[in-house]
Amino acid sequence: MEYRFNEIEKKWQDKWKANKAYKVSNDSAKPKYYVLDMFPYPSGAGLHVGHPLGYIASDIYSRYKRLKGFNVLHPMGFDSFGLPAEQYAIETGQHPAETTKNNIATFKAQLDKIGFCYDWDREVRTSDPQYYKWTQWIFLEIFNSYFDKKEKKAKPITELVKQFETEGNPFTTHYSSFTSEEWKAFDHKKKQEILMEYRLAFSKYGEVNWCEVLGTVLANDEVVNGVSERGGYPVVKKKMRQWYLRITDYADRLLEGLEKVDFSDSMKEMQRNWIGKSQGAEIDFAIKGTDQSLKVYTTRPDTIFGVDFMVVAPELNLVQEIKSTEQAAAVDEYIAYVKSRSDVDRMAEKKITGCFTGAYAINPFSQQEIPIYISEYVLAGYGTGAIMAVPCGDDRDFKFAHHFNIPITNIIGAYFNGTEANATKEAILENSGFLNGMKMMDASEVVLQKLEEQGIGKRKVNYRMRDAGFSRQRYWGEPFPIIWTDGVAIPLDAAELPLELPHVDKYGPGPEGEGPLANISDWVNTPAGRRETSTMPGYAGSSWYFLRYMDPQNNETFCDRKASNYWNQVDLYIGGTEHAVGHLLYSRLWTKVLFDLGKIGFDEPFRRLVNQGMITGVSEFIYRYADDGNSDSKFMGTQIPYFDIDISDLLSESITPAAMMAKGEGQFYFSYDSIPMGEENRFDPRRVYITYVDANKLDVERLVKDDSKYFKAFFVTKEGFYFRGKWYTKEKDLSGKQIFMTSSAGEKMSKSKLNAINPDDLVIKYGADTFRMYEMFLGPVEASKPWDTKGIEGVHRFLRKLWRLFFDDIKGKIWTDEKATDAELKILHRTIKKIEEDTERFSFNTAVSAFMICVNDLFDVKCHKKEVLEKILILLVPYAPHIAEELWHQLDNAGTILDAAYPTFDAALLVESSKEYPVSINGKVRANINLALNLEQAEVEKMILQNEVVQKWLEGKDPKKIIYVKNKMVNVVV
RNA sequence: GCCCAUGUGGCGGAAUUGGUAGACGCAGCAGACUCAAAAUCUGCCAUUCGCAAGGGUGUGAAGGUUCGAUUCCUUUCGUGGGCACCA
Repeated sequence: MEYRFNEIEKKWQDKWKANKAYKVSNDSAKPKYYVLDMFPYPSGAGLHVGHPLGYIASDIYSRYKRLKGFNVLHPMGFDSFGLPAEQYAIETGQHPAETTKNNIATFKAQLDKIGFCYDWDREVRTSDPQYYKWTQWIFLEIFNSYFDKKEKKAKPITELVKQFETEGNPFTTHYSSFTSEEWKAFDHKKKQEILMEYRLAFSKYGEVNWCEVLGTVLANDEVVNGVSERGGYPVVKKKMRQWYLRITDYADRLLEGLEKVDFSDSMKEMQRNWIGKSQGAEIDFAIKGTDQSLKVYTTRPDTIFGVDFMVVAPELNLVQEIKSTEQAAAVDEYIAYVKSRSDVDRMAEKKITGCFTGAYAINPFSQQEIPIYISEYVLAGYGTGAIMAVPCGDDRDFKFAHHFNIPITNIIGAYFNGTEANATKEAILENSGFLNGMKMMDASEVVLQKLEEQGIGKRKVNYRMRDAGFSRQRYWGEPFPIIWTDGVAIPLDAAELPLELPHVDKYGPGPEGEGPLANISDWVNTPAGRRETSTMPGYAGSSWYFLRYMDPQNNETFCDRKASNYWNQVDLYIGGTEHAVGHLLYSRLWTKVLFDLGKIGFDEPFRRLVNQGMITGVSEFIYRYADDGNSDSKFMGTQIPYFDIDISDLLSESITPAAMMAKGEGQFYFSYDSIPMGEENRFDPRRVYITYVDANKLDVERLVKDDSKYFKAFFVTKEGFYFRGKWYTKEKDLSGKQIFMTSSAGEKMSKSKLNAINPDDLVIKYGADTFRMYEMFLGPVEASKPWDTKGIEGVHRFLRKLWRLFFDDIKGKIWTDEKATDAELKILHRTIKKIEEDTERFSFNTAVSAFMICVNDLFDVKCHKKEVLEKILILLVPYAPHIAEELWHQLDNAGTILDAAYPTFDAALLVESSKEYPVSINGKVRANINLALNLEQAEVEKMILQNEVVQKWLEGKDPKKIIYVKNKMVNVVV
């Protein structure tokens, strides 16, 4: 009986589906365990082998936990709102709802073939109105909340209104203070304007990242190096009314929360960097000749005597007030220059620019006059938008001082060499008035106290993180449940949700940068006012999806409190690092808000996060001869470029290279090994679909047959060339077939790079079980590694070998009911121990290897006993569920193996009485000696010294010392 | 520039707490079975000296701690990722 994996896998997948084997109940006596994958965006490209890596890991762990007696929630869904579907709609006219539906169907079919244990009844799709109803609902909850700075938590905005009515404004942080009487006297619009300053989801005019090509604004983390993350289009700053989430209020809680979760250090570090907390001081410098002052932010108050100039962001209004008449023209000119520069320009060339304002600040301690400059290197949006420049300690300040010939005060003595700034905190201060002789680290505190005493400065914590932009001028996203009336945002009533996306025929932008929804006038204009035409960004739906899985069909609430109390936090979350500062931060924020408002009982969504590494692909390149056809035309005759063949008598005149190139038709592709040295830059590397390449050998015939764009191409090898179905050699022989070489390079796997490997093909060829195990066998889940399809044979051989423990091709059934020997039990229990340990610590690659060792060992002892084999099968369920279930039934077992009792490891079976000790002389292993494990030092020494090899190395001398580590080794020091 | 990872055979990787470096697999080589192929099985497989026995070297590099270092420390180089005029 053969291992017919295709039949077996189909059979069990159907049975499991029919029996609802993966149905998960919210009501169970078992302990719960929640395993979550980052749900995919269903792109049109389908899955490649890189995607399922994390899904397989989580599936293994889920199935393992289930065997161990847990009620395991392991759901899957789709993050189905987003830009690509809309871009595709613009290009093809297909409605995003349609393409999304089709793409999801493809994804589900691909996933199901790999045999995941998802409860599809819990599937969520963020673009489903029954889902985004609750996204909108949560948005309204956030909109109707404010952050109480004293209690550091979100509260309903109604409580703030109550406070305003009774006490007036208790804070001055967001808005100027007022009394309760004043509040009551404000009209509705004024009140709403004030409340908008406090809402956790709020709207304001702000500078946003505007991407003209995409026709939308982008969040900070969606902009990379001044261009859009998706598509790489230029991004400029633009003032627009936008929605934001007040994530900055949660900066501290988001930082503190990191202490409570099990994320990798690098992941935590990325989030900390993004939040960018810094401790420092705000200091007021009087401005000479005015009653104004200049407020700067610094993290180094200890350097205050080293301040040689001030720099203010050009955008600040203060600049206009303080500029001197002589400098006014220069200042305005500079500001105009700064405005003309985009972010991309700024990043591309970081040159030192700036302009003196003509104004001076006064150092409060030394009374020295300090010139005030403006420069684009100071950002308006961070701190106070102004800095005190200390050129001896800050690199940028030093370069600026150097460029403008500003004299530098050295306060750090020998630490400053005059040619480079030194940001040390160790130096003993000089030229620093009352700080002289003090260590910099200690001086900060002294300065801070003095500043506070004199009322000219205070301690201040700053964050690099900005409030998160929450609106997009797009169609394919959640509509905001907001109607604008007389400039006031009126939320829809919860009963009116979901506010469904209206159908549109065109996806072009609306007037004045608005989204496509602005074009549908009968949707936009309602009796109550004008609807908000932006939609929510991609991260809205994904910020809370893990809650919906707990209670996916509930029409009464986003997630029943009983369900969220039962399932609680996600115990294990698996996904890529690319969401470090986007999705993960936003879902942590939403969870905290929902917790503060009492909607759920925990304030961190993910207890443990594992980042799967990226599987890189291997791209194959062929080289196109890139002649511009102009001056250097020595190759334009009847010869192939760089090649000594006159082909005029091989091919007819009408298809000579010259004729073809003149018509812009013929292309020359060169085999990698035939590219002339030193001429590489005349060749244009082109990716070629990897299925045409085997070990750098290109199957030219198939490529040309399949892809018409190569039909008129010449493929030049060292010996000759291929053209229109025939090989030609230098000797004008038409028979010889030649080798066309590609070159290869590893890079990210993707369909567009033509290096994607489709899991479907592998599942058909080797089966899902082989595929799952091989993905794990590649290496540690968290490491990035290259894909190499060849290795899959090894894993497949292992499964076939396992099968042959049960069945022989000729004899058929060979498993028996005989009692297992001690040696066999030893193999079994060693494996139980190893698999359990490895699975627990996510070391799936070594677990696969342990299975191989086990099967090899069982083969060596010819063990075909059910007693041993059925236990192995249970261990194998998480990794290769189909073959495990099939063989389980072949062993005449009843019921499904998915819920079998996990074997327990019996340590007694592995106890040894003696061990082969490696004996080393001076740390180098020279011999192996079998010793009883219960020996003491003295006995061991005696036995070691009798050993021939040891005696030889001792050369008659006495050993200095003998180190004996029980159960490890013996080391003789000579 | 700053921060975080990481570096082991031809390749993917193993060595969990400082204790026999290279498990397991791929590729390769030699052989068995076969008319042949596939499948399967056996052996070899870091490097170097040696017929062999046996020895030298070896975990990016250089030092250090230790009886003993892939593992800990210092310096340095390479690769990958994150942040980046954030004062």
